[in-house]
Amino acid sequence: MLSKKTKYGLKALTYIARKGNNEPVQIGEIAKNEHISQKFLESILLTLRKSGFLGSKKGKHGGYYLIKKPSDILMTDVMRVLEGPIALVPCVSLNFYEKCIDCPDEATCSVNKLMIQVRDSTLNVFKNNTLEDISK
Amino acid sequence: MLSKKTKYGLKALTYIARKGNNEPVQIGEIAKNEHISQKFLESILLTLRKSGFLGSKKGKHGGYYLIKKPSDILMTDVMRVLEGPIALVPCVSLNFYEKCIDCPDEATCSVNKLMIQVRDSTLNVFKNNTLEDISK
DNA sequence: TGCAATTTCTATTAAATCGATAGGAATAAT
DNA sequence: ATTATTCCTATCGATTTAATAGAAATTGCA
Repeated sequence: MLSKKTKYGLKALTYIARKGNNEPVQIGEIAKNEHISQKFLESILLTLRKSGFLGSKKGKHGGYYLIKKPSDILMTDVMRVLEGPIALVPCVSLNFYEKCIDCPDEATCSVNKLMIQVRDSTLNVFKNNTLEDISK
Repeated sequence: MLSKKTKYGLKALTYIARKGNNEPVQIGEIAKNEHISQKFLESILLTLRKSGFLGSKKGKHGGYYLIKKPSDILMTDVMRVLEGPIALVPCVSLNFYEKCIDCPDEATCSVNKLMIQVRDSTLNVFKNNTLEDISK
């Protein structure tokens, strides 16, 4: 299941992208329009800023704005920051690989075999979608 | 992330399928060979029995056996029983659909748009894999 | 200069879920 | 009977998730 963090993060990015201009958008406005707890959204936007998707301006008339064009923001990158590894098991993760403790041999592991396919197909979707695509 | 329940369940099914014959396989044997907590595995096999994948024989020389041929056991069905909905959000689930509380319009929701694609690609993988395929 | 609006940061908490454990009842083979 | 196994219910500890609280820092503006 997708975490609310990811869901809200995607919605917030979409909201900002749809505004079109580069004016800072305030947390409160996004929270209200997307029905998200403002405090929770705060921490999510902070994460997105620290990972290079958003810029921020403090103080009055402050807020968040996109640093890159929506068409340059890949879902692979957004998902990895918000949700973590795309793979469902560490032993098939490209960016966060870890050997399973309980599994002596990946070559004969049926879970490994299935999850590699799931990873690749999911990755394919995320690679082929930018923020622009999902904001249309 | 895949739950251990699903991981262990798949490993157990694979273990039984690889034995080839229809002799009951004991929980203890599977747990030992696949490095799974026996008590936890008990509850998983019970679930798989109740949902029609396994049969069981009680008492001495008892155990679990496959009810259908491995080539007739689809991953879509196994995954739904062990892991639950395949969709990452309820609003794109085919079998467990629920409207999102916070989302007034699915047609304009970017999360919905992205997650439909993920669902379809994942579903495609599970549809094209039987227990026989992953046990090879 | 001071006030108001906003992001930033740290800490805490409530609830849910997950993985594992415990113990005994029922059943079957010998 | 005895032994080995599945079956069932209940519980627990740890972790994670989602949300909350409150105050510091920054900025715009009168």
